[in-house]
Amino acid sequence: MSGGVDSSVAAALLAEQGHDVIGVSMQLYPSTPRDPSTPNHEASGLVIGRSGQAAVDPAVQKWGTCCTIDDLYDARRVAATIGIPHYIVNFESQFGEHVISNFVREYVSGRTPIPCSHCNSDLKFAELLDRARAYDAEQLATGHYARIERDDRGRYHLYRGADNSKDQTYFLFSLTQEQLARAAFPVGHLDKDAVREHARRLNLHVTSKPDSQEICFVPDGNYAAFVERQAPDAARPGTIVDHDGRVVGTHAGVHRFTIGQRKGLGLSSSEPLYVLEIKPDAAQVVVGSRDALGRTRLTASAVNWISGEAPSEWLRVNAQIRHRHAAAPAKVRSTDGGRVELEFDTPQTAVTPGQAVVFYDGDEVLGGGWID
RNA sequence: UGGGGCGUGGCCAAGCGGUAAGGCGCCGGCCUUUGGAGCCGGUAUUCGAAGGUUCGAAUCCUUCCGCCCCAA
Repeated sequence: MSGGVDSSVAAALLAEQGHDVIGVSMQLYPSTPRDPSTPNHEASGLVIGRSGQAAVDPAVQKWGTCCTIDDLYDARRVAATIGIPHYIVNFESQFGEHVISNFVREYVSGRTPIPCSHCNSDLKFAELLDRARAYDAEQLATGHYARIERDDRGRYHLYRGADNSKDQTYFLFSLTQEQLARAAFPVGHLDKDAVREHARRLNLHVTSKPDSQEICFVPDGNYAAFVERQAPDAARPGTIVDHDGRVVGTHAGVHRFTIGQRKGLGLSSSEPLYVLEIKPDAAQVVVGSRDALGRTRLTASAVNWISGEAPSEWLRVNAQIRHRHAAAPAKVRSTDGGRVELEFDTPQTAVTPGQAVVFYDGDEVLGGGWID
């Protein structure tokens, strides 16, 4: 239970259906409870880092949009409303170890990470699932907009949420048969309006709580500053060059850029310039016009096939390369070592190393991997 | 003190007689469980300054101011 509407309704619906439900929330950062007497009353967020893993400037007071101490209070209050027990599990060290360290490492190496995916695969459906077992829970339910179905042969299939506009399967591509067998997504067959309607009907006080967004652990959305705090050596200045290698500017570190980025380049030209390529070894950022951003081919690593079996031949799929990207027709085939090569029918804008490529057949998620 | 060029919003910059493009940046908003992108709206009564020509000038003329380049 994150304290948001979706997981709250998920828990409430299961309880209403008569299941024996235990509410569990993950505490991801050391927390500082809201204290009205504190002059800086905005310091109601969580402070990462006092205890080691993620040292963050405590002066930054506005924290993320999920998993803050206030969200934990919301979760607790919802659990009370539903009438279920509620536990908070401390995952600070795991979160720092899996999610934050990966986040920092990726940016420093010129790639663009997806912390949400790692949070799902390395925490929720790993550590939290284990913890659920300790509570004697048969299944782990979350508020994800995704659907799981089991076929005649006992195989699990993952589908986009019924509300395609809220679908979250892009962040769930790494789930395995074992994980799917123990997972449940009670709101996956609902659309957002229906979920809020349930929340209202069930008198959950989070009914009108805004949807979460942006990276939950980065204050102010200033992830570059966050990375620099975590890895001071990352701020290695370099040059910005154009397609022909001419130096057109300088920058304060490759971690500040991602493929397709337009803002923050600090350059002037007659047309918008976009980041085309990042060369971490040379500390170089290549920029150019938008039409140079299209790419047809990509390879990916650490590929997961949800069925458990990688296809042996070229397979037609719709491939999605970022959240909110309209999956585009492509063919994909396995190569060595859990890797894959993929070719789009038409060029896609800003294929970005570190992001995930997820394969779909209609609404079904076939699998996905990390773009090289 | 011979020759040439340039001064347009915070920055880059188009326009070269008909009533201030565009980009960057910035400010709002939309979108969004990653980043980026995208979309909508806002951001110069004014074109180094002062005169003049004209129905009308950033655009033509004059002078001045400030930069830059090439020759000696």
